[in-house]
Amino acid sequence: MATLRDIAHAVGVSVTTVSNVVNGRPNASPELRARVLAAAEELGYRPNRAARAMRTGRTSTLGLVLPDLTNPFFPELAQAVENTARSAGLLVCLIDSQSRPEGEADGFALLMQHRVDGVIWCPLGATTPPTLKDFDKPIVLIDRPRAGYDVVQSDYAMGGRLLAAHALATGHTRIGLLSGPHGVESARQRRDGFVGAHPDSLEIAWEINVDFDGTLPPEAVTALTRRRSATLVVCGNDLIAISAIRCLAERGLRVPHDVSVTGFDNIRWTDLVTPRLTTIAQPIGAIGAKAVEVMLERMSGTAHVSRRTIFDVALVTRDSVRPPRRG
Amino acid sequence: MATLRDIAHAVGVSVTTVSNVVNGRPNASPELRARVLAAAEELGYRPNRAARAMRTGRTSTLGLVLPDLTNPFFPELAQAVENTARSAGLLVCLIDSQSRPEGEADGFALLMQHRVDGVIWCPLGATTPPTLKDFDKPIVLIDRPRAGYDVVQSDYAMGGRLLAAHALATGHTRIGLLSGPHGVESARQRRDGFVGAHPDSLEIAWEINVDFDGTLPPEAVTALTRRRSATLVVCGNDLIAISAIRCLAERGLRVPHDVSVTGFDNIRWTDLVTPRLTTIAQPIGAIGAKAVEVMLERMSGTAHVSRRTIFDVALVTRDSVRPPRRG
DNA sequence: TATGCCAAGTGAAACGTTACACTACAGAGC
DNA sequence: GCTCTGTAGTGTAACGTTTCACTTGGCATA
Repeated sequence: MATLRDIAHAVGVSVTTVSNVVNGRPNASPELRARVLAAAEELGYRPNRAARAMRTGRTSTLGLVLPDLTNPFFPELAQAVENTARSAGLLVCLIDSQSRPEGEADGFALLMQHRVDGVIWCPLGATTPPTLKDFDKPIVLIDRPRAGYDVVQSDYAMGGRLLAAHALATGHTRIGLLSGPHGVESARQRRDGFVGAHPDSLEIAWEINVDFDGTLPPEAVTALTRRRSATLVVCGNDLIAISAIRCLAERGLRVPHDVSVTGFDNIRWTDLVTPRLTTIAQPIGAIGAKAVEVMLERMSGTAHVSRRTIFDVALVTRDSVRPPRRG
Repeated sequence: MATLRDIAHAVGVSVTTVSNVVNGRPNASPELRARVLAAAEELGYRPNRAARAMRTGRTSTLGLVLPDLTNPFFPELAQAVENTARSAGLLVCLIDSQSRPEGEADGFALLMQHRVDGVIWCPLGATTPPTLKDFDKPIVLIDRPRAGYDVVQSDYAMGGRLLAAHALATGHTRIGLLSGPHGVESARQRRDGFVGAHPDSLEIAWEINVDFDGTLPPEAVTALTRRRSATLVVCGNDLIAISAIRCLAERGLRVPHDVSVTGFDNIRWTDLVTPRLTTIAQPIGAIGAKAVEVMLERMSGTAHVSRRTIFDVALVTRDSVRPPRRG
């Protein structure tokens, strides 16, 4: 693989000058510049980022630490992060902790050894990996705020309120809640946004906490199938909603004919399942892109206080909600 | 950030010795070894991989180049690759080309600059990015074989045969084919496996090539809704199958009552959509892990001829196929 | 006693790049 | 003719690691 020195030798000029030329710095006549670039092209020169990193202390590399790529929120996020980062010349190094704290810790340790310039992190829970203690590069959080960190997330409470308004508008007043897991901030915000919006008009018939991956515990199944207990089931995310719909269908209850259901996230599949799901869309791609932007600002040293970016969400009405039958 | 020299200075010993100790090489008395390790711990030493890379020429880094993370095949693959690589001490650098050849080319260029030790690549199509010309590190292909490369994939032809057998067993003989994209090897293998299995018993009523992301062109919609043209629609993957089911439902045709449908891949959602999809399961996680293993063998220099690893697949029968109605 | 060998450790060079201080020369201004 | 300034370019020292050839002393063997 050709180095600066090879080019310098070929053109008969100093290494410094070649470095200047290939990095677009001044101090070279146009004619010489052309010769150097020609030689670089000829020899197939690719700058060695590792060497550059050692000299400059910056690797042009970003860590992306996620809990679980098989949750469909994250691939879309990862795609946006990777593409935005790449167009800024940064390579994204992926860590998927498989929802295991040790995975998170190992991943951070590896990223630190590689001296990534920053980490975009969707934390697993409230704990901080011990390996992270003396990490002195910027960190941007996704979705889960913490004191002292930049964070980028959606306005989940707003999503809850939009759903509440939609429930009222379509005539539902007895609500079942399949909320996300207890203790997860984003689940809490969704739930509280809904419940707090119209406390006098909406009656919460029952509420059950469910994992975001959509597996329904027996009590959820019982609640779902108790006829008349609720006319609308508001779910913590789309996976839960899809599971609920299937659970209902298996027991002879049709959505939205017998019961209405809403999701949250607007993952791709909401548009492909039957019935198509009414849900809350959050701009996942924009969140990923923004996280990278915030990171770039941090990296460029324009340091402010930690900043919180919150994106609006939107109601997407499809086929899984219709006015309740009289009875 | 502490360096080998800092430790050497603290312990009063040479840099070489510290390097030997932290890398577990011999040539140090147990007692000295202990002192060095204590100092390393004390100072929070993390080896600088960039510096090591420059000296050794190896970065302990792997590229993973994918067409589209929002296709649910890939997150599962990426997760397996990342976890297997990490447990071998390798960091995975992600490129998502968003199905654009330029993205693939840019990604490879970036990976080359970073001198990754190898690339695991699921090629977009038949073309090779120009930037890849003088890449001299090992490449392991996923899913799409090419002459001269290692490849890890499923036995797609076997999947096709299993589907054909299932079609016969459930009494279907007039088949519609929504095959994957033209020119994509894995799509061709699935299709050929099916078509070649029982050429005398199964009649291909129509065949249309469709993108793997499941968007249906108008002619596909026409074919699907032409009543009686086929009793079973065999789709190139699950996304196509799910789209087909919804397309049918929107036009008043119910699956499996009016038409049966099969998918391919057994992505997670096949179990959540209505009806649950009969499909072919491939061991995605095992494929990802194996790809890393093959890569490690290549990297360790035990070079053989290019090798092809093929995993068995299995039929998963669910609700989207039932015997055809008489008529 | 001389010889060789081993364990324990050292010093310096190199990997490819960038940053810094420097030189050489041409032209402008007085 | 002299200094001043700017342009075009050079040489060298790092960055943190590994590798290689080397030293030193002790101990076993002939």
